[in-house]
Amino acid sequence: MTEERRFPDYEAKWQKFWASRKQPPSEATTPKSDRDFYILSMFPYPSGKLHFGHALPYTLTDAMARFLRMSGYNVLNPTGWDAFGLPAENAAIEKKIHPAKFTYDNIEQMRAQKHAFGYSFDWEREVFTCKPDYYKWTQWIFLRMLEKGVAYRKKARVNWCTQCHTVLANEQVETIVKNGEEYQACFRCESPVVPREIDAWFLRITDYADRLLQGLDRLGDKWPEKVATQQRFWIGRSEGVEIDFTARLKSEHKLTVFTTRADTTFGVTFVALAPEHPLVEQIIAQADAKTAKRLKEFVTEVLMTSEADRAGGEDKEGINTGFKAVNPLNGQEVPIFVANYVLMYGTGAVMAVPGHDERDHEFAKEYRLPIKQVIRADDTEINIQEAAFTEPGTLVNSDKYDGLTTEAAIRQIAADLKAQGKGCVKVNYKLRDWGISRQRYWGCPIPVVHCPSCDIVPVPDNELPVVLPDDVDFLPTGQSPLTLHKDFQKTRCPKCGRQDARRDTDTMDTFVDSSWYFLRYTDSRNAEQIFDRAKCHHWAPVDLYIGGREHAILHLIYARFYTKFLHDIGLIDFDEPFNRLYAHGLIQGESIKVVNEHMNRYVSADELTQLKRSGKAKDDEITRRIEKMSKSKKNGADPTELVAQYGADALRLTILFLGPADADSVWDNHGIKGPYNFLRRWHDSVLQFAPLVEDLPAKPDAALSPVAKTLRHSAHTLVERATGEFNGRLSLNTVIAKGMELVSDIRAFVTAEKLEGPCKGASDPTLANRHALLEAMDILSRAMAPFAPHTAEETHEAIGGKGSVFDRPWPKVDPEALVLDEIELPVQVNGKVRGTIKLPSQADKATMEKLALENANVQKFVEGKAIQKLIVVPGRIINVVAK
RNA sequence: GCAUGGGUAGCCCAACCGGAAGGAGGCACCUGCCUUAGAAGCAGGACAGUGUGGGUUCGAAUCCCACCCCAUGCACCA
Repeated sequence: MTEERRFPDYEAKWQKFWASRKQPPSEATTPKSDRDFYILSMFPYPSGKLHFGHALPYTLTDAMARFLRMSGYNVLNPTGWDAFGLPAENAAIEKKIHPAKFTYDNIEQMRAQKHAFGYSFDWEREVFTCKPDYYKWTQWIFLRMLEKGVAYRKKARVNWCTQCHTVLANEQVETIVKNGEEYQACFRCESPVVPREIDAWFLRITDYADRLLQGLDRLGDKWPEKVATQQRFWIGRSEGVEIDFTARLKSEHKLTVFTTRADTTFGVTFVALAPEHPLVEQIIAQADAKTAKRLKEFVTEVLMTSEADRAGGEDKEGINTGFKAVNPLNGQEVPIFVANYVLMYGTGAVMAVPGHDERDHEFAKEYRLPIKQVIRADDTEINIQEAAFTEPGTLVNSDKYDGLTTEAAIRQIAADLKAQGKGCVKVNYKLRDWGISRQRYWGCPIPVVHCPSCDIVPVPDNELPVVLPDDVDFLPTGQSPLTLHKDFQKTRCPKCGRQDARRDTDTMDTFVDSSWYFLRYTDSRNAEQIFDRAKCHHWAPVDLYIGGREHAILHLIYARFYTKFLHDIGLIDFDEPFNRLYAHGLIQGESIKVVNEHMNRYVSADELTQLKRSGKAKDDEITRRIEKMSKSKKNGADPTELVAQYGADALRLTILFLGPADADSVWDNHGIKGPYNFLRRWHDSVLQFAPLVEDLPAKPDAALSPVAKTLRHSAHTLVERATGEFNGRLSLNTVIAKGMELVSDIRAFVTAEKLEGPCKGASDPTLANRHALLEAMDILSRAMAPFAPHTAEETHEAIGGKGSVFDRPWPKVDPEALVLDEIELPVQVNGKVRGTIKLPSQADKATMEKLALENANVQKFVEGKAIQKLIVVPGRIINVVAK
C-alpha cells in the first residue's frame, strides 16, 4: 500500500485551490428566494479532537452543500464553536491552563482537522460563543427577557452536581446504573447529583408550552417523528380538573388536587401530599408529637434524595397524618397521607383512587386502605381488589353520575364543581421553567446588578457586554471564581448610582449560547445589532438542520423557544428556527471485553490479537458488544488519523457508505478498504482511459452500439439515484454503490468495445463510443463530487475539464438514456418462476402474453391445465394462473 | 412499562407505496491471470431465502395480526 499514498497529496493540492478561489455566499439583503438555501450542522464543543460524532454530520452536510451549489443554489453553510463550558474550566483547575487558552488552542486544532476533511464551510462567518462580540447579544436577549418577565429569579430546589459544583437543569440529569446501583448523575461527568436550595435565574419556557406543541404539528414530516414525539412527551401537556377538598386540621384549609380522572372522584379513599406541599408544615405543627416527629423525619429523608431519584425508587411509602380531608362531591371524609410517590407536580396533592390508579392501588395495598370501584368496564369483568382498572368506562357507585361514560362524567363533574366554586378545568405541563444560572466562570455573565437600594437592576444596553474578566484564580473550591473577583463584582448601580452595588456572579447555561447562534450566522460580524433584519431574513429560518439525536429535546426545544421569543419581540418574522431536521445516527464501535484469570477489562482489537496469539484470551472468555465509542471501552477510532492514512475522500466515502445516515452504524477499520479501492480504481481508470477521449471531434449522428447504450443507462441511472437521494432520504450509501458500479461498467465497456489509442478524427468509427465513454466519465466525476470532492477534481481535470468540477452544473438525467431497448422478463406459472422472455421494452400487453405462453418451459408447466388468468405487470412480470 | 427505529449470505448493507433474493455495492473467503515470489491489481466464483407463528393475495422480505430479540430515548407527572 505504499505507492497509493498519493491521495493525500492531490487532496492538499485541491484544498489549496479551493481556498484560493473561495467565494462567500451572497450577502444579499433581498428576501429569501427558492434558490437560497441555509444548511446547518450543529456546531461543536471545541474538545480539541474531531471524532466520528462530528465527522458524520459534517461529511453529510458537506456533501449536501456541494450538491446544492452544483444544482444552482446560493448556499449558506456556516460553522462555529459552542465554546463556553465546563471542560475548559476543569482543565484550568487541573492543568492550570486558562479556559480561554484551552478553548482557543482546541479550536485551532479542530479547525485544521475540519479543513483536512475538505469541508466547504463558510468560515468567514465563524462564531465563537465565548467571544464578547457574540455573548454581548446573548446578554442583550437576556435583558429583553427580563423586561418581558420571561427571565426571573426565584429560590429553587436545584440539581447540584457534586463534581462540577454547579446547578444542572432537569434535562441534564441522567439515571445511571453502576455496579447494580441506580443513581442520578450529571449528564457530563456522571457524578452523583443532589438537591440544593439556591437563588437562581429562570426562563419562563412554560409560558411557551402550548406554542412549542403547536409548532411541532406545523413542522409535520419535516421533522423525524421520533424527535417530535420526544418533545411532545417532554412538554407533557395534560388536561384535567383541579378539585378543592377541605382539609380538616385545627381549622379548615382548602386543599386542591389535580386529576385527569375527575370521573373517579367517588372512588377517592385517601388524599396524598407531596413532602414539599405547603400544607405539610402546618400539619406537622398541628399533629400529635409522635406523628409530627415521624412526619418530620420522613419529609427530610425524602427531600434528601433528588426528585428524579425519588421517581426511580421502588417502594411507595407514606405517613398517615391523622387529619382528614372532605371530598366535595360526596362529603366523605378520607385520611390525608404524606407520600413519597407524590411529586410537586400540578398542585402537589392527589386524590387517591386505588380502584382506578395503579400507583394509588399499590399504596392502598401497602397501607391496607379501602379500594372502591366506581368505573365499570364495558365488556369485561374486573376485580378491583386485584389490580386497578385504569381504562375509561362507565360510572358506578357514583350517585347521580352513574351510567355516564368517563368522558361525559369528567365534563359533568368539572361543570358541577365549577358551579359550586369547588373546582375548575386546568391544563398542566411536565415541562418546567428553565434554570439557567451556573455558579461557574467559563460562561456568559448574567448582565444584572444587585443594588442594596434598588434590588435587581439590569445593566443598560449601552454598557454591554459585561465582559468576563481574564484575571481570575481557579481553585477547586466549588465556588465560582467570579465570586472571589472583587473588581468584577464591584460596580455602580445603573439606576441610583450607589457605588456599593454588586454584579451578579452567575453565568448562563451553555444551552443559552446555542439557542440562537443559527441567527447570528446570517450577519455574524455586525457590531451594532444582533443581526440585520434583512440579512437575517435572506437566509433564516434554516432549511436543513443536521445533528445528532442526543439533542432531540434539550437544544432543539430551547432553540425553538428562543426563536419564538425573538419573534414575539418583533425581531424576526418566523417562529420556528429549523424547517427540516435531519437526525443522523450514531457511529458506534465494537468493544471487546476479556474476562479470565489474567484480566477483567476492555481491550482494543489489536491487543486482542496479541492476547489470542499468546494464549491469554480464549474465544469463550471474550464478550463483544456494540457500544458508543469511548476511551474507557477502547472501541474508538480516530477519523483524523484515518484521513492521514487513507485520505479525506476515502474516509468521507466510508462514513457515508456505512449505511443510511439516519441509522446507527458500527465502525470497522477494515470497512475503509472498499471505498479506498473504489477511489483508486476510479482514479486509475480515468487516467488510463483519458487518452481515448482526448480532443474528440464533434459527436457523430451515428447510432450508439447496444453496449454504449448500456453504459449511458448506467451513467444516467447514477444521476437519477443521486438526485433522488439528495432530495429525499439521504441514503447516500446506495448512491456510492451505484458509483462503484459505474466504474466497473466503464471498464467493461472499454474492454468490450476494444477502444485503443487516440481518436483518429471525425471519421473514426469508434467516435460515437468514445463520446459515450467521455460522457460516462464526466458524469461520474460530477455525480461523485459531493462525496469525494478531491478525486472528482482530479479526474475531472484528467479528462480535460477546465477549472473546477464545482463550476460545472449538476448533471441532468436524459430520460431516453434510462430506457433500455430490450428487457428480460420473468414468467411465472402459479407464482413460481418457470422461464424468462426477452422483448422490446416498449412491448404491449398482448405481445408480452403471447411471448410468455410461447416459452417452452412455461408450456411444460401449463400443459394439460386450463389457463384461468394471466397477470401482466408491464416491465416487471407475467404470471400465468393455470389449474 | 411507554415511544421510535431495526432483525435479509460469515459480516456491513440493498430491494420494503407487493412482482425473478441471476442480491446494487462493499469487507472477508475461493479460483484463474499478472508477478521470481508475496502484496497490490485485473477477471471470475461460492455463500442466505429474509427473527418466529398466523392471515390477505395469482404472487409477500415488502401489507395485516400476534409474539421474540436488539438499539436508542423516556419512565410513579395523578
